[in-house]
Amino acid sequence: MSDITVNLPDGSARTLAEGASGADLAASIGPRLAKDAVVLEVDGEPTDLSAPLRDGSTVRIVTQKDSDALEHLRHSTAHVLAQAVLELWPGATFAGGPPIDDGFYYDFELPDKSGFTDEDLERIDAKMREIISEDQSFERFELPLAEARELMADHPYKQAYMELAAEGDHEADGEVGSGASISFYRNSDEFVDMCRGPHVPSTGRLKHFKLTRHGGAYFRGDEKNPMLQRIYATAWASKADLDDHLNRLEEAAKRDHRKLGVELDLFSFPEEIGSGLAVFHPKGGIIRRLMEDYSRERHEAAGYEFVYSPHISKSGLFETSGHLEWFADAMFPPMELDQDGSGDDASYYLKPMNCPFHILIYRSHQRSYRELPLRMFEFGSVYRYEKSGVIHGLTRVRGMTQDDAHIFTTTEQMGDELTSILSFVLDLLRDYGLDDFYLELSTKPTEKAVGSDVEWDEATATLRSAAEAMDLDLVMDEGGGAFYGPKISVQTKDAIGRTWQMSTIQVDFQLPQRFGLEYIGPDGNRHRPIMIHRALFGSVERFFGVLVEHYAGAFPAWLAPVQVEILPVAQVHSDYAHEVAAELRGHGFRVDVSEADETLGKRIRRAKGQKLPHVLVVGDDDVAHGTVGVNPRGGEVERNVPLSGFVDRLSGEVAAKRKV
RNA sequence: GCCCGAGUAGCUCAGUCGGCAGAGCGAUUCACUCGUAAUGAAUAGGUCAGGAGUUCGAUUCUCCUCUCGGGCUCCA
Repeated sequence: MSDITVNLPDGSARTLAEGASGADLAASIGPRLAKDAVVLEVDGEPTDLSAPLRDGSTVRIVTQKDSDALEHLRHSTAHVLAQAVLELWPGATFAGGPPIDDGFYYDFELPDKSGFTDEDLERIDAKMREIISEDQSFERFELPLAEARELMADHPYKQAYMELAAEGDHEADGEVGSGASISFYRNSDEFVDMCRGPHVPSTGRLKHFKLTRHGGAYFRGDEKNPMLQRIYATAWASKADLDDHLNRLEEAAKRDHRKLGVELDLFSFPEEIGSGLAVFHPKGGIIRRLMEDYSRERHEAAGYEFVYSPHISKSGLFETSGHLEWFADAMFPPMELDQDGSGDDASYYLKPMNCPFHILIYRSHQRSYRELPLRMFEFGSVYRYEKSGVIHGLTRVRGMTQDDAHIFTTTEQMGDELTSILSFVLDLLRDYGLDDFYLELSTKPTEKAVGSDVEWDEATATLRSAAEAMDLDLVMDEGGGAFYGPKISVQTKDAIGRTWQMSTIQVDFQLPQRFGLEYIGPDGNRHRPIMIHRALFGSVERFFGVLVEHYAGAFPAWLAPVQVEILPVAQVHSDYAHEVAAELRGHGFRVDVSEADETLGKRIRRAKGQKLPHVLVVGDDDVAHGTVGVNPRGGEVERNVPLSGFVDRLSGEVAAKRKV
């Protein structure tokens, strides 16, 4: 028997007997490696450990420590999930089950088209652990299409994937493998799944998983397709990693702005008003006003002019803008005022966007190139009839206020203007405490779009070069643009690494055409301006919600609704407490006094629960010396601090706000 | 909009296999006057989300509506 030689990533080579597998290779290097090996990468292709090695190939052994091992662990655990469900529900069928960030899912259709319950997840979990304890091996085999169809005769969704693959649709690659034959993995007499692979050698490798959620999901994500039942799960290489992940989820749940909104008395969604319509309570109102005030200040400094527009408009405006043609699904139905037929056009709509109004301001008189770029800013409240199932706290509502601006420029100015807008946006977001960004470029939608490809290409190219100048990661979102133009969105990561879509910047050639906008150029001729739409917060509501979660409710001093709470030790110290309060208010601070009719410990506990920046305790010593006891959020208690010293400290914190 | 699940006091939740509605926290009042994360007592607080049906009787069973939660789709 002849030998084969394979190359290893460190440049060395290793000689093995012909027919040796990756597992043999790992074993020849060391027992520890053999134990930790998950899959192989042969000439860059993920491959099963059990596959025979080719002479001359370059082989990397992927172990549990490698980041790319996780997707294989998860994908393999998904198979075990499918096996468990098909065993527990005879007659059930299954569709796809890919690895995703932090886990995997699998889609099923149960015999009576019913859904899973929480109790079902426990049963499935138990069955999966049974399968894992049996340490079943994943055995790969391949079949020609006809035989593959026969094997999956009872599973129409698997057959659908085969059809897609046969048509050359790469979406199905992960399910069927790519190539002339279809690959399968068998891990018991009862269970075979169609799959590209590779998989871990056996189910015994898959201990650290947890089923997390279940819900409906359309087959291939298309609402025209049947709804399947999806189970989400997470899986990790070690128990410690799994626990870390579960702890992160718990931490995220504690930061949930809907929960904190109630606890900190910031906002609510009264049922009487309607779904997705928020009211801000006084404390939330302070934060919101400060956010808005600072934004106004910065916009004014950046050359924006402030405008105002009404919440409703006659239908003709939205016919001209194209909203009724392209956006009507997301608009509230019209108010019909002309019931007796005596008036003129009397259908009024709540506005879903501010742009048509700003355009009318532009068009109110003839414009000169000397006025451009003309930047109009408004905190404009808009209303969108979002589908009932998508409403979510403050991040997805039906009534919102956009920090909306429309900039009218010449073609020549557009590139510079886009660059300066992006810098402005990122700079301002940093002032609110967010500093981890990437950009997303959304291109022409395949169905709902106005304008020619040439215009779209030009606008997209301009946006792209502005984005590339920012020195941030740029990812593509094909077909994700608005109906009137492409957009850049700024994606922001919060304190615990979650991504939020915030600001959007859109180039628009369409609306200036539709409204016939013009300016007189230096040549004395009429020209068409280009319009840039941009919102920095996205919506004030969403940004508010994101900040609540980013700060976990512990707002920095400049935004905190109450910056200082003063606690007299006993009632005799109450007058002094109020003197201190008056002094601090005189410096512009937001201060409460909590009287001594409850124990000090209880008042401190309550103030801490409200996540205030500072709690001041004042007693005999302080009355005598004009000092305060300072108990800062997240810091050590300090006694006998002169009041003036505390004023300086807090002033510094507030002034430094913007770089918290 | 679609698939599942849930709505009991301001909040967090028990409970009723159909027979006068419960706790803790919070609120109010009283007592206590306290130096850094829960003092004690008393009182108030609910059309058990809303509507219809079944029943001698419905918070409980059935249906519809609304709202919320987890997903899908969509999105600032």
